[in-house]
Formats: sequence, structure tokens, C-alpha cells
Amino acid sequence: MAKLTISQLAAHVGVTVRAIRHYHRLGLLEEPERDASGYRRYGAQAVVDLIKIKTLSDAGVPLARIEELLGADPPEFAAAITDIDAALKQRIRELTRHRRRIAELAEGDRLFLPTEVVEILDQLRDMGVSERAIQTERDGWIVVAALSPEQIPPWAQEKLAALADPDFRRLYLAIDEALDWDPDDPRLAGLVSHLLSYKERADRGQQRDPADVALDPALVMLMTEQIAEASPMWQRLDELAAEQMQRERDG
Amino acid sequence: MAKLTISQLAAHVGVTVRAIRHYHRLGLLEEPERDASGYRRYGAQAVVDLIKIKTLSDAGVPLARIEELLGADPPEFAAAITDIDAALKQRIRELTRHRRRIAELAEGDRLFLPTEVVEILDQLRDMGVSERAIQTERDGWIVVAALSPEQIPPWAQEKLAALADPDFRRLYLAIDEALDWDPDDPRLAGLVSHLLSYKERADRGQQRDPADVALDPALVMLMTEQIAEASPMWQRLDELAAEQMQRERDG
DNA sequence: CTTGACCTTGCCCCTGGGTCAGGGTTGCAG
DNA sequence: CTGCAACCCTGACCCAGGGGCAAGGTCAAG
Repeated sequence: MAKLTISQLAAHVGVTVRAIRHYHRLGLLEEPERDASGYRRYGAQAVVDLIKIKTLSDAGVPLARIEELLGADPPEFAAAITDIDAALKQRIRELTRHRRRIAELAEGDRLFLPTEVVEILDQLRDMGVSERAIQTERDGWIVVAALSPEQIPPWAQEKLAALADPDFRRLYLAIDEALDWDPDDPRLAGLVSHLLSYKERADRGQQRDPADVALDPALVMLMTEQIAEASPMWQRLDELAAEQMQRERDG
Repeated sequence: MAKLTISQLAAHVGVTVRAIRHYHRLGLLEEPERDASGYRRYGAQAVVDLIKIKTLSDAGVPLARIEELLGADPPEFAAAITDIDAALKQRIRELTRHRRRIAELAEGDRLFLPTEVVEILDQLRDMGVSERAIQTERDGWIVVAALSPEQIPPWAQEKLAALADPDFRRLYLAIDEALDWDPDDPRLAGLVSHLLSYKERADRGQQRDPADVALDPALVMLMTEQIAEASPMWQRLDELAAEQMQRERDG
């Protein structure tokens, strides 16, 4: 009669009745004697064992591993404890890293992109480019980073160089303002000639046009599609410019 | 053509293909368009979303909660991030605590017991009591600590006081040596009289016998059974002493 | 004698996916 | 052109570590 019922044992050790039965099923904790009515009756050893189990389990040791440990002799046990402690230390370091990443998440772009690209986005922001265009730009870079991360640095360097050119900035801002125009807007013609004249100057000069860098054409298409999706006007602009260049070559 | 396949997306973000499909099923990540053959094709937004999901998930945020967060507006999101960070900090503290407990587990006694009891065990060790008896003593204290922690300090104080008495120490050592005797060993009679004469002196004196402290009788029985289980000789000793006392009262 | 709090076993449910099965597609090499 | 590896698809089952609930037996008090 001195012995504990399952719920008393559970309450004292700070574990649920359900968990104790679970441990029995797994063979982690020995099944105690039953009383006349079939109830489990626990002695002191069960308390000791259960506390051990709970302590290890709280530390994140899987139940299967705990089972091995309970049968191990002291040197083995001590070695295992050392392992577990190292794992805990490791886990704590990880959590600390995750904390930092989480903080960056609240901050925005920086999380997803290499620093060169963050630099580009910051410059665009300083120029007064619309948030929407910046988003589109950012998404393009993300896809490039996903497919060919090694192409990011050269391309980004070129783009940064271009952004140092006031002509390029004017062009960028002009296109930004036009993003929401209808693809049939008559003002598009002016934009096309602005674009082409910049291109011409860039070609004559020091190859400042980012599109001229030797890039995977598939990637360029990807970027183009990405941008076109965000703005029908851009798509049209691209077509018109291509046609115009074709005519110039022909004529 | 331009978009990512599921495995490209997975590889870039550092997550398994299976996990992505899982997120789709949970509605966490939007199902992208399919190409002609039914393959999923992902754009940049998916990369961004997936990185968010992974970052939060790595931090231990349950997927269900992540789903809510992705739909939340920035202030809500920021608040949630603060919560999550606090939870991480909390978790790190917990792990650190568990590390300490685990370390104590390797060390032995200290794990489950308040300092008074550790003190008792240390004194027993200094006296040269066998490790086996110390284990039994320790297990008894563990049970008491689990069942009635509030009874530990008075009982432990009494026991410490008794241990200061050379008579009690001699008795303790005598019983320790006898632990492995057969229950029918003829030397038991001598041990019984040693026990009873100590009890008598203790009763006459300042109530030094720990068993005299007002204790939960269920607890005492549990302890007794615990010890009896470890040593049949002890069980017999207990019976003989009880009989002897009965005779003395009667006679 | 009933009531409520226990106890028993057994079965399905959850998360965060892993793994296997049984197919269809794509791209490259011979 | 054909074969074959490496993809992709869905669906179904499996794991830990239990939670919840059902359907029934037991116990102590009023």
C-alpha cells in the first residue's frame, strides 16, 4: 500500500500519466507490479528511474538513446553525457545564430542578397526610384543568385559603375516613371529614343551598359521576363527598342 | 523556361524538395504555375517566401504560426519577431540549465538533491560507508524529495545532527557491514541489541533519532520498503527490532 | 447507491517531414 | 533513335513523443 499510483508518480516527477505509459511501452521504464485490481503500483526505484528519464529527455535526448544509456555502465554513460553536452552547446550556438537571422528578417532585403546587390538597391532608393521598381530589381537579382550565384559579382559591379553615370540614372528614372503607362501610350516613342541614345553613347564609350557584359543569355532572358511580368509597358518598350535597332541595322 | 524547378529552388534555399511540397500542402507557400508537363515552375517571389519560411522554421517557429505571420502586416510581423526572439532567448536559457543538470547527472548524487542531503552523503562517504549503502540512502532521499520536498530540511537536519554523534556513526557502519549478511545470520542478534541500545539512549537524550521526527508514515514505509528491497538482511533486522521492542513493552 | 475521480486498454490524431512505390518527362550520349 | 539517368508527379505509409477520446473497471465519500 505504500506504493504510488501512476498519477501520483506522474505528479511528483512532473510528467504526464500518458508519458509514463508511453515509456512502459517503449521498454524505457520497467512495468511495476499490479495490485489486485490491475492498477500499476510504483516503488522508489521507479521515481529514481523516471527522474533520470525526464532529465535526459528534457535535454533533448531521443527516447531510444535514453534506453541505451540506462543500460550503459558508468564510463559509457559518462562518455554519452559528454556527447550530449557538446550537442547542447552546439544547439545553443545555432539558436544564437538563428536569433541574428530572425532580426535581419524584420529588417528587409539584406537577408536574401549579397552585399553588392544591397548596395545597388540602396543607391536606387537614394535616387528616388519607386519602391515597386526596387522590388522588381531585387526579385531579378534573387533569381540570378538562385541560378548562377557566381555571375552576381561581375554583373553587379557593372551595374554599380553604370549607376555612377548621370545619364544612366536619368534613363533609369524615366523608365521608372513610365512603369505604369499603358503599353500603347504615345509617350513610349520618346522613351525608346532616350534608351537608344543612351545605348549608343555607352557603346561608344567604355562599355558602360550592363547588358553588354558577357552574360548567360538565358539569364538575361530570365531577368527580362521577370521584369516584363511586372510591367507590360516594359515588355513593349523592349520590343520597340529591338525593332528600332533592327531598322537601324537594315537601313 | 526561365523559372526554377522545384529541385533548383530547394537547392538554392537549402531545403528539401519534400519540404517544399509539404509547405504547399499546408498552404504555406503558394502553388506556382505548372509547365506543359505539370512540373511546378517557381519565380523570384517563391525564393523570397521560402527563405522567410526556412528562416522562421529553423528558429523553431511552428509552421502553423509561420502561415499566420506571412499574412501579417509589418507592425504585426515585427511584434511577432520580437516574441520569437524572446522565446529563443528563453530557450537558450533553458538549454543552459539542462546542460548543468546533465553535467550533474554524470557527477552523481548532486543531481536530484538539495544541499543538505548532499552534505549527508558526503559525510557518509568520509566515514567510509560502502558505496552501495550510500546509493540506497541516496535513492531514499530522492523519493522523499520527489514526494514531499518540504519534509527534506527538518529530516535532513536531524540526520546531520545524528551523524555528529559517534554512537550513531558506529551503528551506521555496523549495519553497513551487515548489509550482505544472510537474514538468518546469527550475528543479527548482536546488531539488534546494538540498534536498540542506541535507540534507548537517543530517546533518553535529545531525541536524536531521525526516525522520531514527525514524518508522513506513508513516506517512512516507502523508504523502509525501498531499503528492504536492497537488502533482505535489513528487512529482517527491522522485524527483529520491532519484535524485541514489543516484548520489552509487554514484559 | 450514486457520484466523481481514478485506473485500464486501444485507437486515431498531430507536426515536420522521410521514404517508398508507381508512374510520366527531359536531356544527353551512344 | 534509343536508352538511361535524373528529374518530376501523386499518394500512401512511417517515425517520435505523446494528446484526446472511448469504453469499461475500481474506489472512497456522502
